[in-house]
Amino acid sequence: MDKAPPETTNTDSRRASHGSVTLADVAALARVAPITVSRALNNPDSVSETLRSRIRTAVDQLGYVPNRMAGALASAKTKVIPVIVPSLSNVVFIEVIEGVQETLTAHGYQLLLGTTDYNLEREAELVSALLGWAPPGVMIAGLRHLPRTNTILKNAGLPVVEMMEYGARCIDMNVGLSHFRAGMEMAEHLLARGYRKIGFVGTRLRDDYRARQRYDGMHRRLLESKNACDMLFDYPGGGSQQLGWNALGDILKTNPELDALFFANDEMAVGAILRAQRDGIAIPGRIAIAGFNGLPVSSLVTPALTTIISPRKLMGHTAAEMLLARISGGSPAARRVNVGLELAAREST
Amino acid sequence: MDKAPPETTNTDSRRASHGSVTLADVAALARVAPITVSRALNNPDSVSETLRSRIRTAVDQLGYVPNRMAGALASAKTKVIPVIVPSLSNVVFIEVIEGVQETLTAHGYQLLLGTTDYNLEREAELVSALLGWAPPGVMIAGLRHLPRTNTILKNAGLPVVEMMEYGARCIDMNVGLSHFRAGMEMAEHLLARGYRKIGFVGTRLRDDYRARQRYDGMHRRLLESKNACDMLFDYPGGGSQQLGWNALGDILKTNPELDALFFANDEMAVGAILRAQRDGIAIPGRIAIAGFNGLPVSSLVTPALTTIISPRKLMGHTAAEMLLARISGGSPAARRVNVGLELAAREST
DNA sequence: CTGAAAGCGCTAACAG
DNA sequence: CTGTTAGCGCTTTCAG
Repeated sequence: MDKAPPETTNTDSRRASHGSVTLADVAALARVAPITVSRALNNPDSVSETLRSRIRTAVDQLGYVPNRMAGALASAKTKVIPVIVPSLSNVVFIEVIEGVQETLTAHGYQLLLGTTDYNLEREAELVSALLGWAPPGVMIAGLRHLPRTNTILKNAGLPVVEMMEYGARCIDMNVGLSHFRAGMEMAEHLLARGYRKIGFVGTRLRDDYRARQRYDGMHRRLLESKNACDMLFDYPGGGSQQLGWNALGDILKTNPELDALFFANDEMAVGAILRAQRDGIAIPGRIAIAGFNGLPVSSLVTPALTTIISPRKLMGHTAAEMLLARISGGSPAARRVNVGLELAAREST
Repeated sequence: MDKAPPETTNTDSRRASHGSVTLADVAALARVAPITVSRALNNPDSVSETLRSRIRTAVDQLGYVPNRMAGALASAKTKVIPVIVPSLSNVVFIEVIEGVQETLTAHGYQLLLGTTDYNLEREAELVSALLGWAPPGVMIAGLRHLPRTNTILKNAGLPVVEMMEYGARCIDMNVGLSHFRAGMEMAEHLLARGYRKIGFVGTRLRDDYRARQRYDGMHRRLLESKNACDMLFDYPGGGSQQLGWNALGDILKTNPELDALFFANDEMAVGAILRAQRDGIAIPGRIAIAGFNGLPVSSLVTPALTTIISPRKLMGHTAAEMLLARISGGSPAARRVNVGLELAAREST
């Protein structure tokens, strides 16, 4: 005879190795058909109150955890969405991911994270690997991919959002901002304040083409102006702030004629400002400094950093919402969204 | 009569929304048995060169992407590992995740990200939800969970690594550092430098118990010393740097007697230093400032920030390696690893 | 509202 | 080295 455990002792019967408890076990305990358990779990309203509660009890008692693989295989549906970004060392991606994550989990979806390290080959592999999980949609950073990647994604025939940058052609949906435009606006601003010899400072620009687009935008705008010129500095990767710190020293020595520096991101720019502080270099007197992103710290340094504020979290939210809209059959308000940007003119220029 | 859909072939695309190409299709094209394709893909050496290349061709031609659900269901094995952290707004977690990610992908594993927002209930739900994916192991931040969570995890009988903090009892494996110890060391340092009235400044300390452990450690050490005392400041959440900035102003007004401030993290401490700079408050003259984490920026501000350096990425790497060791049947060098910490005494104290 | 049958796409066993 | 036979645990038909 089996001893009926008191309800206070909810220690499970056998050694549950992992998904040892199956739907069938629950069904047996509740004396219903497996399918009824399935329904009670996925669509409670379709099961009578009586059975539902009997099933709930059995579930709790056994500590049943549905096997998602089986469910997904049978229904060809998952609630896991791959999110592919170049790297996690850049705050920007983090904040976008955060936004995505918030929206996704609020709707019961999970986030499968992939990073490419700015390598398009790796991106392609990642995409097809993640597609193997039969996701209901895909979120990916950037508009530029290998042709192969585009093909795979298009053929997959599922909702895809490309994030971070805004552009004319996208695979399916697009949320971002125009980096070229950002560069132009900063150039405009710097020109207006009287700067003429401007350096653009970035890292791994071959990979980080969005930063390069900002340079291109700046370059274009400067070309339109007489007697303005620019100079491009491309450093190898490394800690952004330290890099900005180093760059300021180097550039001031090698190119003393420059009167302004537009950094690829706020972290570098802040590094430069901290260096200037330490060395007593006047900003913007000796040289002006500008950044990109609008990180909170940008307004805390002295002098406060002129930068371009990008709505990163909003981007993540919007992108996720658009994807979810498409997933649930509807169509998003728009297929392409330019989240815009805002130039914050502060003391450093 | 109901309209019968034109039965073209059974490989048609009623809803070929994703990889409608299956293993069987590849097998048919290559004129081999499905299992051979499976082997060619998962264990190439077990298939003759001839068939292997014929299969490869078929795979490419069809653009076959293996259905991971099916594979996972059949083999009861996945290569997706859940990583559960409180939040993404804290750099610390990001860097640990980065370390984990690097090691995991290097071994062909993928990372399923979950965030709890410091909510243990949510953590419990997350754990059981993610367990539904039958992962080969689990990585989770922290040593404190709901009893329920511990039970689930233990019953799951799979490798588990608890990260971030080092402590006596863990579910399975543990990689981290002693936050209590960190607090003691900082107290030691501050006392040695002659500070006696020390404030600890944190946010959401009820949730962030690791920060509170640092406070406890500091408190303990100060108790041992005559005429030393401390004060605890707990602010509601928000941007760390801004918070440190605000806190410095507030505290200087409300508690002018304090001679040192130990912030819960470097970001807050940096915010305070930037504020001091802006307002011309002498550091450490008027008040000393210390942080925790050892972010790169800590050595860039003026005065350079005294802090405790934690090996975050190393933690991620180590944790992932230990997990993988267990997953592949072996056992890690140690079940519990204290990654240690290093106090960097700099100008701010 | 509930149930019985029939797979989803792949891989573990065993054969040959 | 290659193939055959059974399922993995769940959900989809389609009946009652």
